[in-house]
Amino acid sequence: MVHPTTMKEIARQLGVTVSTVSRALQNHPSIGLRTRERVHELAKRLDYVPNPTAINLKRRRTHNIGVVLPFLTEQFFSTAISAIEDVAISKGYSVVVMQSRNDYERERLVVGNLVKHGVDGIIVSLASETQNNSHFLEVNKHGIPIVFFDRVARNLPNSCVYVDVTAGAIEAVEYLISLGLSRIALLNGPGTLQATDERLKGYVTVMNRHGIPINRAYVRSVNLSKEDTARKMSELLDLPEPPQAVLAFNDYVALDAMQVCRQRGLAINQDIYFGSFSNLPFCSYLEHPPIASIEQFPHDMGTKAIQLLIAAIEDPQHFTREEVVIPHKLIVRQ
Amino acid sequence: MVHPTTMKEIARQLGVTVSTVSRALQNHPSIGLRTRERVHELAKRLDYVPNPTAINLKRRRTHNIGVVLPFLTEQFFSTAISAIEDVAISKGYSVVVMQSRNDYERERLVVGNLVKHGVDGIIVSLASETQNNSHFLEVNKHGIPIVFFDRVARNLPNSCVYVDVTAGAIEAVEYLISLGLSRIALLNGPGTLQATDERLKGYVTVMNRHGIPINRAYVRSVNLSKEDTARKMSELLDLPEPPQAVLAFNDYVALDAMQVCRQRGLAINQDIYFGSFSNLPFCSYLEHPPIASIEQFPHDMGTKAIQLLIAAIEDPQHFTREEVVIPHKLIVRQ
DNA sequence: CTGTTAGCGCATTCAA
DNA sequence: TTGAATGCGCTAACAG
Repeated sequence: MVHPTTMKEIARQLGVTVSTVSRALQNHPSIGLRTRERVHELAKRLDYVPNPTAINLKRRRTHNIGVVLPFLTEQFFSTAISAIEDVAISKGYSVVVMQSRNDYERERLVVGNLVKHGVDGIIVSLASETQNNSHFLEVNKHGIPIVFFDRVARNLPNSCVYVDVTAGAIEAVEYLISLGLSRIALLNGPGTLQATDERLKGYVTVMNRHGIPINRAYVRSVNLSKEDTARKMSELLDLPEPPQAVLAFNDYVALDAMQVCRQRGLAINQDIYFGSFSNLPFCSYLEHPPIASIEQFPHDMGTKAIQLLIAAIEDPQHFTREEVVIPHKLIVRQ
Repeated sequence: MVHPTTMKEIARQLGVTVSTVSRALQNHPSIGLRTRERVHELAKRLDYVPNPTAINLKRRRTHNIGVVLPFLTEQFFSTAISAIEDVAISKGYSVVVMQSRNDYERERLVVGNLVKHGVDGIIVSLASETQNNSHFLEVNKHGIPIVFFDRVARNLPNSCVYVDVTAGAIEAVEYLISLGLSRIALLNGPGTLQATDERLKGYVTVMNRHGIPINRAYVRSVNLSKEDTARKMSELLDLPEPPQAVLAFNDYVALDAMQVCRQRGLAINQDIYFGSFSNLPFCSYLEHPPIASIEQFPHDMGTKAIQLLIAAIEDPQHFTREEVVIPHKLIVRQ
């Protein structure tokens, strides 16, 4: 089928106008029953499918929404997208995904692609290397709504959805301390992420609260790669007084760090304890998982993000910026 | 910006025609240097972005490709999508994702959405419950190319990309036997999937080859849910002569089954061994992973699938059906 | 109840 | 070198 059936073709074969066909197809009340039936019948026989592009052109809407996030392969993000896709479908939208790979330049590129591509709105979880928001300002200038989730840019005039990471960090560290541990390290994320600051803040809060002096050698940043995590964890273990526990930026960092510990003969949840963020499902398959993890409910975050976005798309006049804080939860294992 | 800048607006402000603007923007040689510069300058000043919908309407192409697969949250699939997205971007396409959740009706629905939405082509990994291909025939009728990957429908006239699962099963079972194990069970997938038959065929081949009689109680199907897997694994363990090893449909099935074993006090890779398919990255974090897993290279499958699809989109005349078999690899752990 | 007309934003053929 | 005219496929206001 080189040329798909169009309304014009149906109109020709039926000897009526295109507008008649158009109205018949939409079951417009002003069309004669007889005509309507003939049109529908022929349309079915010719496998007529309305050309979405033409409709979009008229409606000035594509019903496409773009999602930009670091990695599709991280279950945290794929869970969020899964939720987003679910809501999107139920509301008649499609989801276009693009990964930034935590690379600032690539994030710029794909965000640009999305506007060139004509999405009605964009959901973003920032690349860890992004330190400049000009590409989002650009999108705003075009009147395309954005909603940030998890890795948000709170200084932009767009809505965002996130969890209170500081509170989460506080709970996690409190829990580690309640186990009688005091030499607690922080394997934090890159300084470009707000979430990194927030974890640090929670960590410091609890340490101060308990009068535990902060050992600066215990606080390290990783770029979220396996290699960097392994290096930083090794450095921690090489300290004259290695930590008894580590609060990791997320489960991936925790897992990579735990692997280093095991290679050095340390028993997890015995010689050394881990706290982390995300509570990824596959941790439930581990015999020695991080003992505490902050569940961040990516499914809820994704759901809320797309609800906000669709609201912004469908009623741009009345929509105002929102900051939604999704409740987190400390999960204790074993 | 309620009304984005259009060529018409630029033309008006410059006192030229839309056609001039159009040509100037494309750097058409027949446009005076002076005019071209003025157009470009004003376009930039007004933040002109060409309306992709209008261009699509003219070009009769959307540069959107749809991907339908069971679950975005399974790393096997997210890895494939990740590869697909990568190639897509580099070729100027965008990826629209939809998950079938292994549900036949939902698969029908989203495939229909994709054609209504106007994608140029579709990549599919079948839902496990799909037993009828009429929705794909429908797509074919509209001249939209499809490429299947991993969970393929080889009886359809579309290209497909997969690994030789039978060969993989043969290698895995051979390996288990080489460990001195002979009571080997098969925790297979749903009967609707070709991949299920293929695993069975490999299993039977090796058992016959070694003269090991096939215990029909050892061969079970699961619907890929955690609960069903747990139930079937329990049944295996309840047999008067429980298996010494299990070949699982994939790593998820293996993990769920292994959990049941552990709960019963069995030591993995000691009291009972597991072979599986996928070799998911997070298995490397397990202290007792499946001892053998068939790596299926989802990244390669995705890459090949989209290459075939783009070829079919861009040269529909010369394109012919292809079946691509991606090499697999037996990964032995520990 | 149906046809006519116009237009969405852009590319392109044909004139000038 | 530029403009005028046409059409991609569809919707909708207006007219009859």
